[in-house]
Amino acid sequence: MQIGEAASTTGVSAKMIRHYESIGLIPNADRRSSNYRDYGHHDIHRLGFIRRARDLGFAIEEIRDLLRLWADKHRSSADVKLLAEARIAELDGKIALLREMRTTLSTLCEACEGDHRPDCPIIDGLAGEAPIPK
Amino acid sequence: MQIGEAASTTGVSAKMIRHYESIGLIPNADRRSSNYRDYGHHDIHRLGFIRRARDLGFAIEEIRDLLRLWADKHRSSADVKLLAEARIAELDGKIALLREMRTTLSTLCEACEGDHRPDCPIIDGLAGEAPIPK
DNA sequence: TCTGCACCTTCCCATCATGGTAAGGTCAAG
DNA sequence: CTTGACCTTACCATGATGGGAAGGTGCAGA
Repeated sequence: MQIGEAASTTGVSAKMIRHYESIGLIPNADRRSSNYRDYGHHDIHRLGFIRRARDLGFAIEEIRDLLRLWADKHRSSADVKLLAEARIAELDGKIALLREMRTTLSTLCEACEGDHRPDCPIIDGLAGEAPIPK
Repeated sequence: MQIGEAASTTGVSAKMIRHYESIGLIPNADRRSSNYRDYGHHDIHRLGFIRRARDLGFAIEEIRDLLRLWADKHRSSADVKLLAEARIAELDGKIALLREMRTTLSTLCEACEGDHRPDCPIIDGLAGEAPIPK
């Protein structure tokens, strides 16, 4: 299977497949006589794993760890769970930050008339002329 | 006021102040005879505005728009509100995405024993051997 | 056989906001 | 006159991804 088909099969772009190879996240692909990369079931499976991990927001280096655990028959599920829980904590932090921004912004928005006049609590808040609600 | 003091006063790093100048987000700073940048009240105010907008997650180009509106005595508050509402919509999208990741991950985590054994629904889910719950 | 098209290859550059570092200039206090 | 804290510019790095150029490969149809 050529890289294009591997890409459309797994949802990982050809560009990224080459990149993952270059950083050693996946082993160097087999080459045909044409020098085209050639992918088999095993590679496709691995790329699918990577895509699902990316979809859950794992960083490349975390995925490297996950791949190692996947391959390790003697792994402890506790080790996997630790990685997942760390990821959850990270997500919680980001969500909290974004929610705080959202709350502040919507408070400012609600106070703004949104008409043709220049008076605007949003601008005032940004300008530091009015306290920005926490 | 030198750039270091402007930085600590406004919470914008000296590095970023220079950067903002280089991309035209703020005008070229006055220079002393030493060639050191010199900042006054007006500049500090502007930098504070920028920092607050950044804290709310506005991108640089959006901040450029906000600064223009701030300076425009004939602005319509509706224009400001539009920008803020667009930002809120963007935040909502990101929050929804992160929440979905979090839900999936915590479902997988709950199913995982987290002990010394290798069996792990998290790994299985990533490997595509078990359906990842939506 | 030639041609065209779709695919592949490598290499370099761009994003976005931010930080790091190096090599060197300025200035005030000791 | 030295020391140390500040400043200057210039270049490189991050993380994950995409864009594009310049050129090779392979197949199908005229």
